[in-house]
Amino acid sequence: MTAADGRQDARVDTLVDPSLDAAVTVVENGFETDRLVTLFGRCKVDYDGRASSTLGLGDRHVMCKPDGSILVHTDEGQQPVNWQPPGCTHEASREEDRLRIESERSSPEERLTVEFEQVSQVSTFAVDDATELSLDGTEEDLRNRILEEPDLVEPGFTPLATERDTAAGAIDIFGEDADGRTLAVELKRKRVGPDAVGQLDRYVDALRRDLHDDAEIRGILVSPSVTDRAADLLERNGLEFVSLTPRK
Amino acid sequence: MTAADGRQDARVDTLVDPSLDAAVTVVENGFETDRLVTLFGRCKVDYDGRASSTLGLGDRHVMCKPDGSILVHTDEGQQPVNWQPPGCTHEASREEDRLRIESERSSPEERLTVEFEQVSQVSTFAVDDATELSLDGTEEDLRNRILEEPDLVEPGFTPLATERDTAAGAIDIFGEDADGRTLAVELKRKRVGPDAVGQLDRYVDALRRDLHDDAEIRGILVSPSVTDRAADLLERNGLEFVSLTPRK
DNA sequence: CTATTAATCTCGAGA
DNA sequence: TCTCGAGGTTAATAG
Repeated sequence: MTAADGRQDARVDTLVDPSLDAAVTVVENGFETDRLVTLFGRCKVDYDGRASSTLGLGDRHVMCKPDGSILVHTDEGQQPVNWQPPGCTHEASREEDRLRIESERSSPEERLTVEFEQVSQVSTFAVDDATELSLDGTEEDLRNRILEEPDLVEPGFTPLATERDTAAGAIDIFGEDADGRTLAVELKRKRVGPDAVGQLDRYVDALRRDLHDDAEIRGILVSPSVTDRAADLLERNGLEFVSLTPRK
Repeated sequence: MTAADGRQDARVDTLVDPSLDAAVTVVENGFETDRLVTLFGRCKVDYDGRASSTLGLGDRHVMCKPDGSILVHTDEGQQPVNWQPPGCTHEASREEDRLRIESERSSPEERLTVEFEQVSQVSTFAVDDATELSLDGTEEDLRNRILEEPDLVEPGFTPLATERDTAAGAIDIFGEDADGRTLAVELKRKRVGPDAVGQLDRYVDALRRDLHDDAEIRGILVSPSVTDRAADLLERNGLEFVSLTPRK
């Protein structure tokens, strides 16, 4: 039931409690044929790159993807305990009585090494997935909601541009109020802290310098709500807030 | 080789191309005995909660952890295409000719549903892992490096407190320079953008108001480097920068 | 629970 | 490549 048996075209190729040589063969074949490869067993993990870490012996689940990413999972946590991003090159090798998986990339230089003392299962999967995720409730939904009904920000608001560039970055919605004053609108899909206020403040500042006219420029933060500190900071910087969610 | 065969104590329990009933049995038994459960096959995924999403038919790898988290992976990307955080309750059921995995939690109300049209493999694993990850190269390492050798910030720098509270949040290192002036140091383990400068600026502002004396207060950002926009913002706000990494 | 910040954040867009 | 900002960010920590 391994690649050596000529079944490399099967959607699934699995060995339970394999010999080391058989495991290496299946993993290498999986890498070569762009399959999703998983291993489970007792292993140590070392990482060195942007930071460095060590993880002693324990049972973990390792997933190597054909795009070059690798994920090491324990039995808890949503996040992998160790990982490597897409674009790495994987290698499997037998080192005496251990199976070693190495994943490497450059810029930045990063290396992950998993050394299995015992392999309980090896699998490779042929993945056929053309479908893309469709997500809503995003910041884009909030923007569309406002562009369809600008009065939600305030009566008389007229959007003139989205992603308008300034020296400090792009303003989500740029426009005019009912009195013709310039309006910079910063959108956040959920409750925000002081960071978002700082962002809006930098945009309004940049606008004032870019336009170097003395016309009043208003900055409005649109989000479901703000924290107390964010409210303070809005107040102190003469910025405004409108409560709005991305949906309905 | 399933739980029904009395092998539920084996470290690995795997079925390839199982019948739906057998798959449901293995998965349910895995949930009940706190094992790590994985499935691979053709499925649809729906999520509704903080946002909502749909994912059409395709091959995916699903991992259910005994802590209540669930991860749905495609063949690309380091991140799962769908997931649920720890603390959810999982259920497996047969719905006509499909296998359904449901994961739910409250506060916030969130639900993930995976519906398998075809199951190519089911596995459950007994995970024994007492080891914890040891990581370095973090912001804490940078702080320790400076506390051991304050002159790295500048000759004569004297740290007086860490995490000193202000109205705007905690200052990483609070101290005095050689001339007795108050110094607020903000630490970042890697290259930073304008957000970190905004943070430091808020702290220095808050300090000036908290101490309401006219003594000069200096703000110093310590990180490996800064972006151009961050450098501009430092300059405009009268803040300083010292280049330092967490390591060596 | 809320609030705040770090992260080997990841990811995608844009220059 | 770097930079910048979004994210169902997640995770840890404090209150």
